[in-house]
Amino acid sequence: MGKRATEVFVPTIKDVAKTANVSTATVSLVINNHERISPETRLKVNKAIEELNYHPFRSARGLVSQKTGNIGFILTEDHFLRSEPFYTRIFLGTEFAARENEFYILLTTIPSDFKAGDRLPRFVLERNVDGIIIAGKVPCDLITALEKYNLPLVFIDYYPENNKYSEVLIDNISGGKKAVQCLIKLGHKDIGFIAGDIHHPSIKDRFQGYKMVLEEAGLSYDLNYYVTDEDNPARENGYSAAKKLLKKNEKITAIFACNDAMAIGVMQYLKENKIKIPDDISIIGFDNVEADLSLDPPLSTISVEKTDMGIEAIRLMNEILKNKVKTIKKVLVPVELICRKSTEQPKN
Amino acid sequence: MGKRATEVFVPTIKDVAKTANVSTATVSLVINNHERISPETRLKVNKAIEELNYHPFRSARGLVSQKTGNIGFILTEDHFLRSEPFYTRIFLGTEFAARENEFYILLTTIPSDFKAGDRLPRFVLERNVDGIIIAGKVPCDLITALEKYNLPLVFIDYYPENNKYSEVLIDNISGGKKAVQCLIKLGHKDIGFIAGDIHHPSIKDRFQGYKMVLEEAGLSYDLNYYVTDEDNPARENGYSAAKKLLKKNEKITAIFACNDAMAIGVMQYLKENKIKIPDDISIIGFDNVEADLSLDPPLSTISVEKTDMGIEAIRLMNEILKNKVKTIKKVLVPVELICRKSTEQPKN
DNA sequence: CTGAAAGCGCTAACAT
DNA sequence: ATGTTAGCGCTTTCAG
Repeated sequence: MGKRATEVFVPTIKDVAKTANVSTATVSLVINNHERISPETRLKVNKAIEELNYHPFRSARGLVSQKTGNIGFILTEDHFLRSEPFYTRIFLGTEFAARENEFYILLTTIPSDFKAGDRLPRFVLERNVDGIIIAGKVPCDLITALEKYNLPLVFIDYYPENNKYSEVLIDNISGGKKAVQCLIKLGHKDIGFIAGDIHHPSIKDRFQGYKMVLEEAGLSYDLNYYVTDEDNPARENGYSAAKKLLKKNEKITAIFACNDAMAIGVMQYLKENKIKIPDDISIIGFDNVEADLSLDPPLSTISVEKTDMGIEAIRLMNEILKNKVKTIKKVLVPVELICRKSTEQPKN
Repeated sequence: MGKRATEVFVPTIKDVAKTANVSTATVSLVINNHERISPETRLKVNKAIEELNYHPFRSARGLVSQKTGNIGFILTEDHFLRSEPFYTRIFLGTEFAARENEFYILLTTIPSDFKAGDRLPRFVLERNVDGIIIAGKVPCDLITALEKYNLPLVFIDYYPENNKYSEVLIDNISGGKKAVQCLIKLGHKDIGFIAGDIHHPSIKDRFQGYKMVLEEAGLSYDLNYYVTDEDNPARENGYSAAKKLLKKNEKITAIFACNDAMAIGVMQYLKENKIKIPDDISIIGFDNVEADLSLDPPLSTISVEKTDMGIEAIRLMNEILKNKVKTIKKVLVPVELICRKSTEQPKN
């Protein structure tokens, strides 16, 4: 029977059964929308549920059905602590979509250098999630370790080599192309590219888009046009990459930075060296993170709907969980060119 | 017995008991660190646990102990969607501290205009949390509705009238004082104040700090020195508040905005009207949100450690949950003056 | 179409 | 100090 834990009456399935004059089994069937329940009983039971304001206990359900109603969300510590709200936004997207699908998201971080043998997130050990969403680049040791638990995995903005999982990815190639096309349209002929962590699939693809468009346009993009040896796509790396690039190539009139953080670093370098943006050099980034709005000049960039990525991931996870079919899907989230003030025609 | 759900062997307490040659009760006692267990058995059991890589199922534990190991985190939709990562940061703080305390955070939003009778977050209905953290201003109907479930509540950056709950608050009065003291020290005598939502306790306190310092310094702060009738502490309101303030008072050489968002709005207004910052008018904000770094000039402000607030909230919640003592505590998180380029001596 | 009953994995009296 | 046992609230065969 429901109990008066302290003050509040919390009805259980038994109370509903009694009120509706049926067995608990019947109530359960109604709750779970089973066929083979007569409309009348269904009505009767639902009325009782309503009346008592009954809601099944998660843990009781979980225990017997081996479904927790939770989805894990894994992020590396690095990404978690990043000041730009990139992954945070994605997380909020999952949160948002999860509510519609009656899930809860359990967020956790792992060490950025997770190694085989390291302790896995508690929610996998305790079997407290039905599936896991992994956002951003993670060590493959993590993935290997997770595989043992055969929980469905969905990746966002990253994917492991093997082609075994559903993924939500930015349309990076298309983004790279749009960025460079925009610069070419403005009349630029010497367009540089700057990247950190060039082995990251997303960055590689942006570079790919860059090369494709230049090739098509018959413009050069040899070694003197790009700097891709920075470790991280962070501001300070953007700064030093800009320095390297401009040291080796004076002709450059526009720079495509692989993300906004690096673009901001580039801007800083240019300002310090009295190079005017966009008069002397145009610059375009990628990601459209919030800070861009307060930059001077406002940064042109390629925009991605971060929350949409999270929503798509939940959608995929939901399909996997509901259909029990492990159909592997890749979702490409579209990108959009945002022209602000950092890109202009070349002045000389 | 543990099962081979699909491939993986998932040990249960029975498996551990068998391996260690004890009863499940004993295993349970060991897990829960009960006294009255001989060192030998403890060792034996722990060895078996290690060996089998056993972890108790959350839901099984939850069902019997009526503890879920989850803490709910409630935010209004408005706050959830705000572009500045203010509440997000607080959330990350709770997330961070929760891990240390073996909790999971379930984040959810409620309509900003939640009314009595509206559907409560699912985690309270399903009894899926042991306590709730509420961040930012929420409708009191929500609080009233939650009270029926008598779950421990902890408030962050807001509190209801009655003095019934533990709270984590910014030291707003001290922040307001520091901001104004800094301006006075620079030589300002005509210092304006701008606020939105002046009935919010935090804003009120910042205003309070402003008045206290001016009073002490023997400077005036009559009606011509402040604008507090804006609804929201947002950029556009900062803009229009600045307009109002400068219309009615031409002497002002410095403005204290109740938060950074409004300060940014003020800056925008000043720029558009060719009023130089800080030469003509100094400006200082409150919050130290990320965007400040890219502002021109960089905004002086009062900084609050957002993550610390989240951490403190979990600490309070943990105390309540572990000690079962409902000792009401208020934690004041300290603030720090950050002088950047938007504050300077008055030039005339 | 509905009910009886077993049991999910764990905890907590109560025995021993 | 440890074991026995009865449930926690729910789902799910299996009978009827």
